[in-house]
Amino acid sequence: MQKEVTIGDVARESGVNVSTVSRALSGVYGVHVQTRERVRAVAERMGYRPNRVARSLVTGRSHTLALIVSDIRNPFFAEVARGAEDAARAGSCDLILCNSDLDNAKQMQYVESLLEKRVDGILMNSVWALDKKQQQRLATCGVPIVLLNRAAPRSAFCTITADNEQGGALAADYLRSLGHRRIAHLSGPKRHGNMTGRTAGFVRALAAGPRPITPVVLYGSNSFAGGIELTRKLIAAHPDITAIFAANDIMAFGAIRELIQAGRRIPDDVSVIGFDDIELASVVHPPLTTIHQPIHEIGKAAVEILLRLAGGVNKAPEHRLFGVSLVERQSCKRLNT
Amino acid sequence: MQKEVTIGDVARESGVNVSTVSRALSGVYGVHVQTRERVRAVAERMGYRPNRVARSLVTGRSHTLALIVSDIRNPFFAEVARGAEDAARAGSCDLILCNSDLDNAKQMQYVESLLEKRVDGILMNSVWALDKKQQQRLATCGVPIVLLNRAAPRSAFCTITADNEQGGALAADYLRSLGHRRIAHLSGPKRHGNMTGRTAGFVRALAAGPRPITPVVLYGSNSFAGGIELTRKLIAAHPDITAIFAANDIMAFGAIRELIQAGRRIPDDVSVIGFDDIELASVVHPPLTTIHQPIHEIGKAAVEILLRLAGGVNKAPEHRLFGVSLVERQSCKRLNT
DNA sequence: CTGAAAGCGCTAACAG
DNA sequence: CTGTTAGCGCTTTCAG
Repeated sequence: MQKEVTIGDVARESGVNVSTVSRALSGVYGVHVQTRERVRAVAERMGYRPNRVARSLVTGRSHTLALIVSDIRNPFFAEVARGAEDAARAGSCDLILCNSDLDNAKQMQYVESLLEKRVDGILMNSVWALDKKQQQRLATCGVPIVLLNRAAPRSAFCTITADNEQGGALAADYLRSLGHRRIAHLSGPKRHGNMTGRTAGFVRALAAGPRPITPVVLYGSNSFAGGIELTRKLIAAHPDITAIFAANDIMAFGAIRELIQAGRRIPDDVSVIGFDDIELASVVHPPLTTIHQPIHEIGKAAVEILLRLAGGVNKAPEHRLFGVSLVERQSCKRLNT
Repeated sequence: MQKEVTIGDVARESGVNVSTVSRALSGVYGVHVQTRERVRAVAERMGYRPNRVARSLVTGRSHTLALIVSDIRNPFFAEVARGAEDAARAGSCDLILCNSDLDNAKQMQYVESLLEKRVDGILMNSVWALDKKQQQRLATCGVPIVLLNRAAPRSAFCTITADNEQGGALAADYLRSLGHRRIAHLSGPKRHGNMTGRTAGFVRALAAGPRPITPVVLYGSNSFAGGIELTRKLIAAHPDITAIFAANDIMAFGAIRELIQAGRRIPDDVSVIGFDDIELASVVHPPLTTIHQPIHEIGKAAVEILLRLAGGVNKAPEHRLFGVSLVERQSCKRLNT
């Protein structure tokens, strides 16, 4: 690493004091236009690059945000990350990416490390219900945190999520309207806020109305592999199922894959509906009927809140709930009577 | 932001000098076991968190790496990012994520910003051929850079890629072996190193041998949408094509989608082969035959090189070429004669 | 083994 | 408008 040009070098070279250089380059008022231009020219010529580490040390702001997701390979989180990065960039911040693998301890390790780096804010889906101590730690860490799932009612965190319950209910009503009555639901890990919200909305909606239905509910990993595994179990235990609601699209992909493997046709033998509406939902065969949520928007909005919080604006925890909608494609079919 | 506990506070509280605290906490030798334990206890009790910004300022290492990809939503890059993050974490570094959108200027802006933040290394796919000035800037910026594509022969950068040419050749030989002779290739943007490597290998292999074939080659966006668009054009201009090699899997997805839309069956009417072997390749219908490359490995290896470079080990630009292989699934079929 | 002191590069009062 | 002077919190010689 060759020696960097510092603000002192620029000052010496332009015959002014470092503070003048600082002001000239920061674009703050209070500098003669002439000197400012001269300083800028010199800085340019010398290839001066301000050292943001030094700046951060004195200002206390690092202009860095962090996003902790369970796994960036999940297309849902990739889209969230993209929305978040776009917003971060717009706010001239960088985004550190962390993969928690749904591991509480690992997640907290990341948080501690990020706090030491003095990030200006953290965006995370606190995947498992954190214990009291951990929640306490997050709440009092002094750095703004926005959660991508519903938090405990009176928690101190801002949250931003899709309306999972409503989405679950939409799926339920849709399957019921198609005449299905032997229905299964593939959920994620128990205690996973978003997954369980979908499950709750789904079960509640099926239980409501004149002819209540009780679905078979299976819990497992909210991944492609999880979808496969749960579907295998499902077929073994309940071969007469006619419709499946998967808690997210990649689980639905897994379910479809396993169903086809087992010789079932979709949607002729079994209807499948997902949740998320990731880009690839329209790619699989058949195109997946699913619950749409504005993923990119969610990442973007979350960072915008973070930025506002980091600006020290207000403190009242804000909760945004994005609307969802049913996207009808070709993976569900009216039940043959 | 409540006031942070500093090393000075810990020093005062434990009745020693800051330098002793520093040594005690850094685990460096040269501290009496007793004092070290005492200091540690005090630090623990006070909830002391070292300020890494300050540390970085003096040590000159930020323990932060950056990854610039065109778009994290591309499952290929998500997997690269995961591999990179895993390796970064293993080396106790954080990873900043940037999306260049295949935009040269945007990419250079990121680089400048990252340099100001004094990242320890940058991992990027310099998507378009950079101009001389930009290459020069990167080569002399003083920060290790590893490229995810082949660079100019005598360039100063480390590169780590899959064997694109070989992959293209594998696809060519495979399609030819199935009896196809009217073959199309959907490539990415011209000048995109990896894409064009695949194209070159493909075209060359088809041109070789006793009965040379000249494929129809179309250039476009290396995305799902790009695959759709190119396929639409292809069908219009060359309706008699029997096989398509897409330069990556998501383009292949787009192609399949468009072919089905146009009433073609796969693989009965048209065979499709992709490149990358992303996880979802096995999910689409029919499961995609594709060229496998070790994506996670590539991200991981790239960061490991970066880490070694950041450690100031050696300077000789290293070039790693990962082997590829053909994964036969169900999207290609022997041509009916 | 430990303390004192000198910065890392920059910003931010405070004078002038 | 510009220079002086303190630090930000930490590591790292250099003495003792």
